[in-house]
Amino acid sequence: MEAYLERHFRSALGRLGAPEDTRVEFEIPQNSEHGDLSTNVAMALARPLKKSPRQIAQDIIGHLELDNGYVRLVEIAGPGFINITFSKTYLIDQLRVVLDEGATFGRTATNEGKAINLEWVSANPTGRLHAGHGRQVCLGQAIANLLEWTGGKLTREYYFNNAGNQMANLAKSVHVRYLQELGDEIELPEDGYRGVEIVDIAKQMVAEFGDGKRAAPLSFFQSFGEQANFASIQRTLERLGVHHDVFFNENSLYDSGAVETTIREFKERGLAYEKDGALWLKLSEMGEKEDRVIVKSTGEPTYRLPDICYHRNKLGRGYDQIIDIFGADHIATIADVLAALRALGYDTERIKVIIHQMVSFVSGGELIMFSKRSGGAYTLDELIDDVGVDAVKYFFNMRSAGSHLEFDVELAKEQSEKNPVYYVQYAHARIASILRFAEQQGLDTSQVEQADLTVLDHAEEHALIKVLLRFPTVLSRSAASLAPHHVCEYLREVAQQFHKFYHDCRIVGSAPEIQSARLALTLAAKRVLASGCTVLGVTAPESM
RNA sequence: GCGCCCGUAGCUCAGGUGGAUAGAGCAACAGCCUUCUAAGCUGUGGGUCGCUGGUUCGAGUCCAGCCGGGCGCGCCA
Repeated sequence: MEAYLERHFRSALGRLGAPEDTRVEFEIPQNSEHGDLSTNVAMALARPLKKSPRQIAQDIIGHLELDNGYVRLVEIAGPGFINITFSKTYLIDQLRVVLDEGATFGRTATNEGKAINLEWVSANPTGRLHAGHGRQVCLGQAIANLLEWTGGKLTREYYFNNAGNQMANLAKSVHVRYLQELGDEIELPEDGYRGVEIVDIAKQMVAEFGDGKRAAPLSFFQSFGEQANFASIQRTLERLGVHHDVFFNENSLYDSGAVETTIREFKERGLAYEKDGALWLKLSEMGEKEDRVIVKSTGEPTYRLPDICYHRNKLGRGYDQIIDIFGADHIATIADVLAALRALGYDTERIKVIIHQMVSFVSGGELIMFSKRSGGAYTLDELIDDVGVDAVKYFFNMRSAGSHLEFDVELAKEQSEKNPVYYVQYAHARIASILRFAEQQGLDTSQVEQADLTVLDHAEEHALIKVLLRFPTVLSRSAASLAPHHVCEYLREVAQQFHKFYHDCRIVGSAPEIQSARLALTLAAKRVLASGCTVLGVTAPESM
């Protein structure tokens, strides 16, 4: 519809002598009295045409030749808006298209053919996932789905590091816990990992080896701990239905010589220098605040260097778009990595970084504290146990990534109308129930899609069709802005409008032709709800 | 001190490129079930959009400066 209107508006503007590059855009007004679509083009032209907006709007309308019967009303309102109201014919025709598209309705070609790499979670195997990780896990899953629904060819990637300080720390921690399990009086080092999972790992080792590993090297404890932690992370991701295509080990960057190559290039370009026995990157000459160490005086690289190499690697794999999701606590590294890549001659426009803010978990108005290094951590598994998979996913995607998220565990747990995830799921279950009831009444619901839809005349029927028609736009806009929270808001609207329709319009038991048409509309609503839930990774239950 | 994010109704939050009387959910109050799921629907009240300036015909939205909160600012990741 927008494309059709834009064509006609452009041709009208041409005759008025408006500039070629005038933007003609339509938006859905907040207030339904302002029509179904609205444009402010007349107001934007007031200056160049040196006429009043309302006069320009009048002129545009005078030159408009909308001929297909899809527009019922074109009117000027307020300071110079042109408001367009759809005809019933348009709504009915579009509902027909929705039904014909079936389960694929909502898919668009916005990202058609684009190869996209999405990297997220990327937690190192030093422990299990904690509740706070859930935000990134669920956000990434929904974004991945959005990108696929808009035609993208996705590679889901997980980057991890199983070497270095953190893992040495893990080795020491596992070792100490193992000895403690064997009865030794020994203290966990100050910076050791205090999570209960390390104790579990130690217990597992005792069960498997008894005291036979007392003299084993730290590398043994490290690798045992790593495997156990990775298995735990995988189990948790599995519970949420999150899968990755590529697990990229930081070590491979050393094995392949990529790190060495990058160091050499930095030196050759005069972007790195030695000081105090370490190698520094001249970030201050790349527009950043200050220089940073990329190779420590011990000879080990800092995280920054492999991060740069990793992004080079991804850039070299030919993706049209590379998306990283990071928590706000990693914000400092991003600018450095991008600056370094630009200094090496890369176009970083292809890289998009999503920074999500932190999460606080609240229960009964009280803050739940958690810390990865303390034994009393609130794990993602516990959160899932507490509120269920669907609530976890819906709640983590409910707010924009840039906003701090307050996760109300009490509310998420509650099986009531207060809980937004149930509101959406209930609408779907209610529809399923209506269709079952219709079957019980001897109706063949598989035939209703063919119904004559022109009998749909009720205002709530039309309102529901309009909401359903927005679905593809909602998905493509959410995908473009990498913001799944719009989908949550939209699904709430669909559910709400369905409930209004249900309240006002008797479905089963009304006149046969109306009954069929309403069942067809109901079916369309069910599919949109189900598809929207699928994008969020939330189930759409047949009954509740 | 510096960088990024946030500040909108009692609470939690939305507010595509600047536009029409600033929205939703929850909470509060008042209604609606002999028929398809009341986990629902209808109605009411509730706001100096942190503050101050600036740009503009028009600012919650853009710019500057303050104030308040979060996260960072390591030869940790």
